[in-house]
Amino acid sequence: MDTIADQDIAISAPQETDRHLSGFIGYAMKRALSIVQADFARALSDYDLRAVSFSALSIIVGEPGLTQTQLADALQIERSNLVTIIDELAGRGLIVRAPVAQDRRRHALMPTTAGQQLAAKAKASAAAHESSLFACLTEAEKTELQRILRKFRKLTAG
Amino acid sequence: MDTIADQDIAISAPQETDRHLSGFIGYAMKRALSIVQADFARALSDYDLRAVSFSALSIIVGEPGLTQTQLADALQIERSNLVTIIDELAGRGLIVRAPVAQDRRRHALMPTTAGQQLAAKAKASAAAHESSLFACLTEAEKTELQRILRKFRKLTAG
DNA sequence: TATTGTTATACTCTATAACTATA
DNA sequence: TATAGTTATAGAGTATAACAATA
Repeated sequence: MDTIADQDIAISAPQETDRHLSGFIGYAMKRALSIVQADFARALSDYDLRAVSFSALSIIVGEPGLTQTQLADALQIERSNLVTIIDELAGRGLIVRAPVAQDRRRHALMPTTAGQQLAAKAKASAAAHESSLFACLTEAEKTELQRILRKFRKLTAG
Repeated sequence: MDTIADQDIAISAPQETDRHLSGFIGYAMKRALSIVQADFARALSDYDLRAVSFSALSIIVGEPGLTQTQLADALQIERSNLVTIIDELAGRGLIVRAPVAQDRRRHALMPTTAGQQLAAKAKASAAAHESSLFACLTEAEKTELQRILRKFRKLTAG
């Protein structure tokens, strides 16, 4: 028999059709993260920043003088893929590649005043967006979520 | 002054250089998820399945008769991008595109016996891997993490 | 020899438009 | 006209190898 009978493909409102995957914490994390990422991208679009550019800029502002290799490690991306991100931020005058006296291979990444100001504004905006998005959780839940996620990362990260 | 002095680029062990982003729950989620995804992919590689292929197969097994559009919605991917995934699973004899009598545009996705068996084995393996990966958390923490993530998704998802 | 930044490249993922066959 | 599956394609994102300059 090649065809499917009526009752087999019942119109059954497919709500929660992914419940067969809901046993996996990873799946729950992925679906939740995709909501957060969309909101985050919306918040940063006002400043013409992608999530990764914002992350790079924030770290450079918070820890000036890092080299590109160190920043790539911190962001867990490849050195080679960081180049265009740094190009973009430098091209907008938000950071500079400063030469390092002792080792002319390296670039010390330094924020400009404009970069510091944009980072502060973007960070405030992103934080406000996130706060609003997570308003459906209690303070205790948000704190617990953060704590558990950090604990997990700390105890599993290579 | 163009160069950076010695003390400015102190060799400061860059542990936790991303702490400037740690205020964001989304960042914590992303870093945790990347650990889970790597482990998940390792578990499924024994069965030559990618995460998305496993997810598709699992849903087809759990909810036979879904159409491709319904499955794409459940997985939150584009219909067009589901085609090659279905091609792959069907090519391996794990599922079939069964014709639907009432509407010859649609395909009812049905698992084969081989598909059901592979899905069961892969699911058990993935669950074991995840259980081992999350062993660093208490039962209460795992339960709470799942609960909070689901609550968040339920209350924010469009 | 090894490392830093860079380029080139390839492979995956994702998103969009347009086509066909059906309805 | 609208919908289901499909094709083609373009844009991100990601990973690897190799090169020039420097250590």
